[in-house]
Amino acid sequence: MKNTKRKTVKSKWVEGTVKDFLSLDAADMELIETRLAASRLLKATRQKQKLTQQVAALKLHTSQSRLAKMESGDASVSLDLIFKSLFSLGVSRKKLAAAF
Amino acid sequence: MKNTKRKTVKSKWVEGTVKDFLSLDAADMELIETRLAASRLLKATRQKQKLTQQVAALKLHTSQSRLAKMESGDASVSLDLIFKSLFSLGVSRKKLAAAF
DNA sequence: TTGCCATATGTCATATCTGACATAATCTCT
DNA sequence: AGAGATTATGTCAGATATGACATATGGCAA
Repeated sequence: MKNTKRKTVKSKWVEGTVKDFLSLDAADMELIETRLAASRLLKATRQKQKLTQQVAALKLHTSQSRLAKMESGDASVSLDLIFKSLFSLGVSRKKLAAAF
Repeated sequence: MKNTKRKTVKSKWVEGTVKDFLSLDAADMELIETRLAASRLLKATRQKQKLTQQVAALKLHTSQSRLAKMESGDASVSLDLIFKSLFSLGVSRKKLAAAF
């Protein structure tokens, strides 16, 4: 994601540009919140199953360190990975959707 | 995602292994279905707004070709990108969750 | 305190995703 | 039918995510 910043000079052009910019920003926020919601659900699910990150990581074919990053909503982990991990731990799409 | 295949020989060990394998497979399926659901919503949303892929791609700061791939649920696009695009087009998390 | 276990953080080589481009296929008119 | 618009597919260099590892920090019992 580049997010090239554009200078504002003229009225109409400005409005459109700023609006688009803000709109994108809002989208970023929503994405981040979504990631955090999924992260929290992942952590809660693992804890409910009494698994350590180490053990859960084995089930998920990943490492303890990455799972820690997943659960903390670290920006370096994709939604794909978090979602897949949730599904691997048995969370249904319905339940995941409810966590949004 | 590697998905190392393991041969099955002994009973107990087998059961666990196969189960894990199937479980992972199911997780993959769920992820794919989630991706497809989001893809369909993206396409529907764009069409409802009477935008061509070309124009929508501009708003999303991407290219027509990638948007086409997003809308077709192509495996080469991440959930992150599809979700972010949905949010950028104004879809709420609630509405997105409902599409699951 | 110490020791032990769980979780968090930093880094790196490799794998995967990204936007852009070209071009092909499909649709919508006349 | 053909032309123009829209959408789909293939490819690639650069960007980002991945698993693994080392190491740091946090808890908690003795």
